[in-house]
Amino acid sequence: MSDYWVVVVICGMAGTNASDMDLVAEARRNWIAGGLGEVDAMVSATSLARAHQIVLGRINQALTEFSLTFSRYEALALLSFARGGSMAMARMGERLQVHPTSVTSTIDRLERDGLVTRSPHPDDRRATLATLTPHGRSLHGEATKALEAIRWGMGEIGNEQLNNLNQELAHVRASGGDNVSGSIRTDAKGNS
Amino acid sequence: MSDYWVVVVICGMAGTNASDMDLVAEARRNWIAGGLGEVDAMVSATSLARAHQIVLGRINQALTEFSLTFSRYEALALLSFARGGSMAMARMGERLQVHPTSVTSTIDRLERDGLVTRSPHPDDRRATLATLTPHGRSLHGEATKALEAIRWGMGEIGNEQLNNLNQELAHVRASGGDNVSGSIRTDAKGNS
DNA sequence: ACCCAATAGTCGGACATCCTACTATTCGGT
DNA sequence: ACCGAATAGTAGGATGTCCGACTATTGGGT
Repeated sequence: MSDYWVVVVICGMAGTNASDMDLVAEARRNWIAGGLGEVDAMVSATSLARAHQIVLGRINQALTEFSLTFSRYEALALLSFARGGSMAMARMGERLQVHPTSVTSTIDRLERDGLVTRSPHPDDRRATLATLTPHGRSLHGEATKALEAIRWGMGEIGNEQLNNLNQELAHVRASGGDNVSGSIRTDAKGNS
Repeated sequence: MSDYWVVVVICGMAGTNASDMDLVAEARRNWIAGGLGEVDAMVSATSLARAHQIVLGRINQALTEFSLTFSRYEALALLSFARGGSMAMARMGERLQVHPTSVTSTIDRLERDGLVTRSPHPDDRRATLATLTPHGRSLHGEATKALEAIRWGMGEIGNEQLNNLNQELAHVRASGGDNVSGSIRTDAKGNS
């Protein structure tokens, strides 16, 4: 496994601009040079963070046109799939996997922009229902088209390869306790 | 459109707690039901965000013991590999791929905690050098051990599988303009 | 030599996220 | 029927990230 990387070391980084080098491979190099362990895991975490940064950056870029962020878009999307376009805030937090205070903050901004309204829950006076406004629903539709147009920030990666990526990420999610029963490929070919 | 929901309910989501279902697969289901496109890309972006959240969450958890965050840890690691343990802030921003103001913010906190010191650059009076203190260097060493102990948040995933993941993530990074020449496997077996 | 563009760092503002603490409400067990 | 535990939402505070604007310095072209 490890000899795949030797070539790069020989190539030398001296005088190379940061924007011109493989920063993740550079991290791997430094790690090995420092005699540190768990290099593959370190590279995975680094790569994951960088890939996330790239994809989220492109998504948020595409959403600025609608004065939205990915967080707020996700909330709109969730509501758009809910019956009546409304859902209790606590349930939104569960689905979006964020802290209750993050839901408060997100709904605050969506409400400020007229995309969502708060109303008391009819059956539980502790709870608050967030409901999509007509404007919120139409904006979600337009934003969705924009995200499809940029393929959700996944660049020119083909669907076949995206499925491979999803499989690998499902293992990570599974290791974190997520239920991935609906995401793991069960055919014999499973590439990992 | 709306009658598609009947199917979903029948599929067995009714009464199911959010923490018990595959949220990414659920998103895929909703997307297909809504007749939307680029489903694979959407699932990839969603999975990537979730995996990132899980891994970063574990990493930051392991670092709380040292009063560090992953951002600050990354800055310490970068400095620990630099000659003399010091580097101009602008170069740190390039390597860490963050905005210059984020470097200012990170160094502010590291300096406040006595892990780093600021000093004027000897050759360029515009620039500021961030230099690791002895305490900063030793704390970085301890934090690194802690991160290795939790395998950088990658759970029990084997190295073979981590390499597969890295390959897939390298494609994403490449699509974002990153140089991944040091990360792409060049042997015939290339799994994607 | 001088002026203007590029570069380095910081400040203020906007967001997203988490945590702790607090109030209001609901629900289960005695 | 009542009391304590659990739940829903919010307020305040810390951190990280970005952007635009601003100051200081450097460097290239005329």
